[in-house]
Amino acid sequence: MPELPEVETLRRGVEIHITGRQLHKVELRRKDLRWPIPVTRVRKLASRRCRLIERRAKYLLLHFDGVIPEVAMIHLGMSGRLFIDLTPRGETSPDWIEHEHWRMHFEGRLMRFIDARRFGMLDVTRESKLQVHPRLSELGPEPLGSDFDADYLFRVSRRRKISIKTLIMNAKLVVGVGNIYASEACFRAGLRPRRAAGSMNRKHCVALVDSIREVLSEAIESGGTTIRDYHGVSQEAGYFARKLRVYGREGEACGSCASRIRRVVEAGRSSFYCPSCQG
DNA sequence: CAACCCACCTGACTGC
DNA sequence: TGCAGTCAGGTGGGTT
Repeated sequence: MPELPEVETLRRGVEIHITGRQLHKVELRRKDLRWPIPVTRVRKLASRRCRLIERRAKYLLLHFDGVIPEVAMIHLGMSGRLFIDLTPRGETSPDWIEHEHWRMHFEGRLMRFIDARRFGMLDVTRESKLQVHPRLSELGPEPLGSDFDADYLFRVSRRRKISIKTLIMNAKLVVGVGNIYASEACFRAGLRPRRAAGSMNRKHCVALVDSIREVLSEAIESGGTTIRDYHGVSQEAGYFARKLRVYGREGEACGSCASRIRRVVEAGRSSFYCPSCQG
């Protein structure tokens, strides 16, 4: 599923199509994904106008106008997709496809959510209570924001025995870094993914923060990474996959030194690294 | 508190 | 061809 660059790419696509448009109708085919969907609250968004689309971590936040403004929170889990169709006047809606769970009909646009594994989420909350929503309130800083810097990473990694990769994938410490970009950031920083987080010095933290910011920014520029499920709102693929240096490249030659890239499994997730570039 | 494991769910792919 | 096993971009909850 999408990590931060994929969700940010989606946000930009959704923003172009949906901002300023009125929501006419919501259709729900089931009342739960990972969590229950607040069916009544979602339906009551109808007739409101979408004013703003934000991203926080891997959540898309659609802000709706009203006397009491509300926010639709969307998470794609591992396999979620969000598509937007143009719906010219008089044209009928397309048939529902397999695993399509809900639709939002905006003026001239149809937003469709498809998620085979159903690890995704759809919730609605008052805008004034967004900050205290249980899924958002515990999240760490945005990796591309100014709160995330080497001093911060150094501080939160002290005396931590978990691996560097596990540390940077912990959303309480920093959000948006998933399994692909965690390996890529470790490679760029020259750090082995399984090295103990607490063993990093300040210089390592500078390198790692820079690497995380760099790889996420470059991936956003490329429209994200398409390996299997991920596509943009117009179903276009992201093309960062070809720029991955280690992820999914077990046995291939490292682009920097030609050593064979290795894969290790930690907590059921694969990590990839170059044994000679990453000390 | 930190670290670790597992579950949630379906589909794609591999090897026998 | 069939079937079992493995893996997949997330993340919350339970246990040690």
